[in-house]
Amino acid sequence: MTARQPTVEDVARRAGVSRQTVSNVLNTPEIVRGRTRERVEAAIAELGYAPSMAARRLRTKRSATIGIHLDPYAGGISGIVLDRFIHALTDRATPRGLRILVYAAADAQEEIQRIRQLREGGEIDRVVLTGTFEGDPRAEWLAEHDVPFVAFGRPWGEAGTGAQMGDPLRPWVDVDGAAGTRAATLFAREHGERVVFLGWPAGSGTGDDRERGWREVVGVDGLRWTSLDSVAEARSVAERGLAERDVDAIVCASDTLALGAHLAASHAGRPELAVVGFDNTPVAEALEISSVEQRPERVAEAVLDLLVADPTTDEGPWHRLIEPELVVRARDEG
Amino acid sequence: MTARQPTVEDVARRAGVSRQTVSNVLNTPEIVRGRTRERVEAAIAELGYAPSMAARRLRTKRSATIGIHLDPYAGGISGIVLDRFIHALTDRATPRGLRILVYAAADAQEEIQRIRQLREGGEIDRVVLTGTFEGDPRAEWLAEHDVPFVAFGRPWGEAGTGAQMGDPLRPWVDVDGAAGTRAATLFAREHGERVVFLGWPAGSGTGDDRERGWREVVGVDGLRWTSLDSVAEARSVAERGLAERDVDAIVCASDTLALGAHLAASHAGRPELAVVGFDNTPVAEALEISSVEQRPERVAEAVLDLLVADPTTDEGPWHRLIEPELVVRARDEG
DNA sequence: GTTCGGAATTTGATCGTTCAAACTCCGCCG
DNA sequence: CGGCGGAGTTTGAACGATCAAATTCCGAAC
Repeated sequence: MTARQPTVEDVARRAGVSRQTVSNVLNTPEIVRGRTRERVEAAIAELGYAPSMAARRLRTKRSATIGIHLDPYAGGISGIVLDRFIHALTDRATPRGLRILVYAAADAQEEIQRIRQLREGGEIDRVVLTGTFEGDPRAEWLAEHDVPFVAFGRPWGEAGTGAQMGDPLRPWVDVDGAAGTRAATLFAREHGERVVFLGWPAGSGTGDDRERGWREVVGVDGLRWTSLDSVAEARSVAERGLAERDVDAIVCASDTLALGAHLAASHAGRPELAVVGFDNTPVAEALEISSVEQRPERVAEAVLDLLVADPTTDEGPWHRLIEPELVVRARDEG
Repeated sequence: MTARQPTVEDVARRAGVSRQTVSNVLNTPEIVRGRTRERVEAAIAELGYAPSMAARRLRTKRSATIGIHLDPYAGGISGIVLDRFIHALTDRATPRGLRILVYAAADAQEEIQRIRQLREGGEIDRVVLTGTFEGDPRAEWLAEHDVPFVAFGRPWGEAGTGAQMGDPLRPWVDVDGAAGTRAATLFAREHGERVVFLGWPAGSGTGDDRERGWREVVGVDGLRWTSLDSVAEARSVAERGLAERDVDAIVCASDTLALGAHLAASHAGRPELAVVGFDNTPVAEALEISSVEQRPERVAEAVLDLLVADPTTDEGPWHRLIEPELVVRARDEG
């Protein structure tokens, strides 16, 4: 028969102080006299006391828990960056005393519903949004209901444009895609002038951003190919392109596209053709394709910084652009 | 100025009943008379009432929350299966009214510490273990402290051996690796008799299990190659092997190995050589390599089944082997 | 020696729910 | 007609912490 778990009352009795003093040692140690604090800490250690978060939540109406959505797996490698981000977020949240609760939801409406339940039930008190888009109803709802949140991804137009950039009610963290492709393109130019961009159809903020970085380096007459984010389509697009013109390197909007381009190049008898991907997924790693690394760990760190900041007292900026890093692989070295 | 969130008291007043009746409608609707229940449900809907999980937890000492560990990302594709599992678990847990809390920990000891805190704080009341190994201290600790848990992976010897198989205190769910490689080998034999197994060094339960399925089909004189789980090493092993002997197909213990084998085959001028991987990761998908799919969704479902079962009243079995599924890709068809 | 005031500590109330026991109906049986 | 019993409902207490206000302590100032 196991003994009941010790409470703050038990600790207090043992240390010869009152409940509240124990509570103070836990939450505001600086207001407790040194000798008293030591006695209480000793009692805590002896009893193996751990505070009841349930009781704390009920009283304080705070849970120190972050909610984040997890999609069902859809195949492909695009989800990996998000998973890495979540791993990093979990890793970084723990030392800050924050917990992470993941939830499922089929669409934005359902996600709002779920957030509402979790929030009103006191299970979470902050949210991290992913996969945001312009006019995202989730962000609107969260802002309207005063739920602190940070988005991974720019949901409200491009960097530098629009008044919402500095809006403390719409904080976000994103990776500077243009900087990534700029670095990739500069690197690719070492192999020759004709650096093609293999991107997605225009219209996706992320894709346009990545294209911009390349465009800034190659100028207006740079050659651009377009493909959906599929290996097969990217491959056939690249095969056609390579047959038509001489090309020195290909900078891609994703590793999926890069893989297609790489396969096309190999098939065209040019396995050494420089191809640079984006996201630095295991596919790029395995095939030794250079790729732009998003550094999800830094994103996670920045997200947490913004998430614990208080818009009413703290100063901005309320958005962060993380500088990605080009990872050059053996295939392209020397 | 926003109104205070409604409580069970508010709902009760509105419906003209008592606190407890509202509580009963929520938790044991069958004991409430039909007309009364309807009135209460109407009041709940009108007020938009959502129960406070914090208060419920405090009172019942249950949280309906599952804790699961998330490692930091280590590169490679091996983590993907685990991520898919977690996605599936989240997806399946929600409709069962269970929540999922993820936590970080550097090693087994730290994980035990974290579980203890989360558990005593009432944040989680069940755990899913991953990456278990024989004599895993985490499982020992959990069993000893009466924390319900289920392991993804067999931590206590092989299936069919040992008395612990039916132990309700050590429940697990795993994928039947042998069945997977058996199917893979049978498929590979359509391309010829000489089906090689490319596996990891002996000693890992998972690897040995997967080898067994192949061995059962090819017999004692089947040829086996060994490599650590790295593309580069697998490739060089396969290249050497292919140079030495004629081979009709290669069955691999992982997609990483399969990728290495595939590259070796292509390099040796045999891009059409049948290679079968394991885990059905995006890499296999992208390169159109056939692979054995673990079906993490089924694993998740089984884990949840065991996790909500009560060892003292329910009957076994307390372990489940999930039958994996061979995914044949275009490259190998026809 | 009394008064003042800040620091340290204690006390009573409270958060929102569920448990356990008590109570109210109401029909049925003897 | 009184007592019994079960279904349905209500009431008081408890879960374990923190908040807010009250109290004690103690040295300095007058």
